Amino acid sequence: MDAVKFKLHKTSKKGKARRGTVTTLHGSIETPVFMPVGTAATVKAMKPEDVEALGADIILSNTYHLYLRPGAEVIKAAGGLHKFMNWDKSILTDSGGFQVFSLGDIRKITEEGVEFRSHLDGSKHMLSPEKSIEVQNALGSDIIMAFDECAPYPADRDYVKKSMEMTTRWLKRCKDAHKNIENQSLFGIMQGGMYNDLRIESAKQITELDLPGYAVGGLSVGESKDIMYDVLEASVDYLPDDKPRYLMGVGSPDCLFEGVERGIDMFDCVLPTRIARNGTAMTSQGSINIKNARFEKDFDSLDPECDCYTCRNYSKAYLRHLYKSNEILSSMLLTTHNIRFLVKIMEDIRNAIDNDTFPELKKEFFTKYYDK
RNA sequence: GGAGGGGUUCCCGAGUGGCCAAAGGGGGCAGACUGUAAAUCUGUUGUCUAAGACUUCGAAGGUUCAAAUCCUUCUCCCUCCA
Repeated sequence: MDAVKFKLHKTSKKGKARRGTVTTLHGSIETPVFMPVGTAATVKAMKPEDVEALGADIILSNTYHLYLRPGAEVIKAAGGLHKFMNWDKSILTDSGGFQVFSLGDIRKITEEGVEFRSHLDGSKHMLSPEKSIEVQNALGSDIIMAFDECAPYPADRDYVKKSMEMTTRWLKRCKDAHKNIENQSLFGIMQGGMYNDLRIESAKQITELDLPGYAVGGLSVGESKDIMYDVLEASVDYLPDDKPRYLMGVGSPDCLFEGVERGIDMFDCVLPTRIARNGTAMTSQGSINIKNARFEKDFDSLDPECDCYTCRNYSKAYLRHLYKSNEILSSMLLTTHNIRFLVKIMEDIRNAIDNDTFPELKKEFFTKYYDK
């Protein structure tokens, strides 16, 4: 019996937008959902209770980072990741697969796995499907991700095909290595770069393993949005209806709408938290850079439509001051806003799907939203 | 009163004859960021009719083909001695 269950409530009459519920041992998650990222067992600049108050039911954490520091044995000794970081709701851990991509020059890929040089001290480490699952089992996250290779973009077809096939072989090893199925569920990851036929092939291969959920990986790695949408359009249908579909690493507001429209249920992204720390706020009109001189005496809130703590209490002029003064509160308030902004978008999207008004909501959103 | 050191572009500060509109910081302005090597990174920062030209290194003179750099005077600041 899988620890993580998915119930599909409805699919839009027009388009493929879906409403569902993912259930883990730490609660239920209404989908489509956006999952804030807390790589190092913390959503940067936020207290867990604040993240929860924003309406987040699940967050992401990272195997590679926690394996290096503090180490899986520390977290296991602490009683698991939930307890360690004081987050009682659901957690999804990425496998370290993305670091295969992002740590490009300090890692080596072989069939066995990936040899990393620690970004912390340069020491050598081997992450394999078995090792990644072993660490994730020790962490005790609700959803654990397969160890995959996230191929770079652009990459030639031959490379992507071999990489995708290896990811499938790795997935089988992950499944075999996964020892805690009664508490944690393993999601497989589709690869295949920007080649639609390879995507479809990948989807067919991974779904044969009958896993409790599937992700679309290897997107948003530098390709244009149009290409990403096209790949989703072509491949998502090959993932089973009755399992959650998770688009990894995507989280700009416009992409959330486009992803939902193409049948995606789950998203995660560092974007809202990272750009918050770098002085950018997401708003219904598009993102704004709080550093800009034009906000010096702008005493309005970031977004008049936002209900978050930051927007209820602080002006753009004050937030600009905090950022320019290098104050910690700047990161806290902007992160609060950006997470709430995305969580709220997903709430609106869910309501719209329930009411069969998703196309209208999307249209309304894009009449206001300005994407650079 | 005597001896010495110094005033550089918004700020600090390098530069001691041409390669100097002038290093490097800071600050300012702008941009990037999508399964977090990120509270990070990048660009830009004298003026203009922007190719090029013009003005600028405390002030004024001078030497030189050429001066932020050398000389003279003035001025302001700092340190030490009395």
